[in-house]
Amino acid sequence: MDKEFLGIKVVRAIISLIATGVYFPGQRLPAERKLCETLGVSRGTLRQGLADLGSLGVIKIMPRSGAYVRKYSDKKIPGKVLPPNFKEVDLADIINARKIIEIPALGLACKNATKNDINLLKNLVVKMEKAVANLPEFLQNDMNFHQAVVSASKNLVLVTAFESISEYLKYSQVYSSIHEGEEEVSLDFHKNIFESIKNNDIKRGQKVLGRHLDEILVASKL
Amino acid sequence: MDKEFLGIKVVRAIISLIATGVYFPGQRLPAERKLCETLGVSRGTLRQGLADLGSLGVIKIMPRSGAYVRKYSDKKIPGKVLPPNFKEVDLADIINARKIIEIPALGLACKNATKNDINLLKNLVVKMEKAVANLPEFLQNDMNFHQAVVSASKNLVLVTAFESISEYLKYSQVYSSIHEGEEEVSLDFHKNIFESIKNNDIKRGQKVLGRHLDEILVASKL
DNA sequence: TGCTTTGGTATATTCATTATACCAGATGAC
DNA sequence: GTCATCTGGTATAATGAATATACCAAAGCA
Repeated sequence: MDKEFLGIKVVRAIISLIATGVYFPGQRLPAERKLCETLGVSRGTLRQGLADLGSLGVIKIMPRSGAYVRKYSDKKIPGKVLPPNFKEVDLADIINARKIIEIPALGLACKNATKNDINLLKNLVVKMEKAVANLPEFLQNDMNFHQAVVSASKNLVLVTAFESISEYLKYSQVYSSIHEGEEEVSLDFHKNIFESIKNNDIKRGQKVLGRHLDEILVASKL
Repeated sequence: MDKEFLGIKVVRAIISLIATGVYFPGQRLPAERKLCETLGVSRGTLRQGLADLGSLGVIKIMPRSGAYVRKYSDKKIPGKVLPPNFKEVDLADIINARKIIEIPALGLACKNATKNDINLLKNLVVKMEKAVANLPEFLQNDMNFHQAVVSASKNLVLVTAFESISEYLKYSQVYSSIHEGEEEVSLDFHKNIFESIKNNDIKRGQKVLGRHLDEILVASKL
């Protein structure tokens, strides 16, 4: 029975925050005393996590100044800091799995989405539109949109499955680089998907979603 | 940041072992000194987990005799002992999600299965055949078979997704009751699915698998 | 009868985590 | 410039989960 240290959870939480664009490369993380309050751990534990992140090359700690998110390091993240059940995978596998899950989920979403779901999706599209010049924010909303589509399917098991693999997206740092400069195109896709759900046009939605995911795969090969 | 006690992990591990049929109702669990060695925790921690299981009504602890698996309790398992991200779901949602994931996975498995995978599947079918009169063992092999099919797809992301939802199966105690007396039929399904993968007959395999999962759903409604 | 195994219990130890406090350098308002 | 305040760096005592160990009493068995 493996006992997990809290420090590792801190490492994961911060990596996740960086990967989703909440904290971006070059930015300074909040002060330790703030961070440990936010994450709900003591300063000692937090500092242990930060030290690990430092030796992983994810952040650079500057004495009496702060911890700064590094521009990409291609150091591999060792297994123990990855979430349990996390393995090394191909981006193609990720996209493929997303297609397998998201396309049927979209079908269910067309049938089961409530007004609330539609509103949420609409808001997310608007947010993406506003954040079109702000990559980290754009990506986060992109992520949230796909999550919201799966949620709208009302199948909680599917939601669980999708959540478990969306971790892969967060951790695969490729993710943020493949969209650089493609925000407008991506925005259009999401608008289309939203309209399909709203108008209950399953076939169109699934077609667009499939193409959207294929685009990501193609873009990653450039 | 929620700190999880080891005791809870013990509770989950044992519930999981019971739900998968390794330990069945009425049976005595191994002696504490054996169990804590098996699970890799100290006896104190194990006893704490066992005490929790006792108050949950899952086992009954008899002084100087042992801990016995209870025949069904319909007490709800409280949220904190369920794995993180676990919610209450319909069996229909579980089956639906399985179809969404397993059927495409079977398609990939037909293409990508190695000789090893085929052998593993064959062995599992043989084991099921031998265990046709032993429900717990039969169910465990059933579970392993489906897991092996998804693994044979060679898409680790899909494997992760499937693992995350197979927890639902273990915990939904319905699972073991719906197969009672249906072992022969179920065995036939699995033989068919195995043959399809072996002969690279995607269409037949997917058809059979779909029907197999539908049967489970129908049976659960009786 | 006597040995072994069982769960029940107590205790000292280890160690992750918390809660404090204080330091020294950097920063910013005045 | 000065001073209050912020920063990360560090030390230390207290807390509590988990371990390791030992012993007890009842049950089972040869």
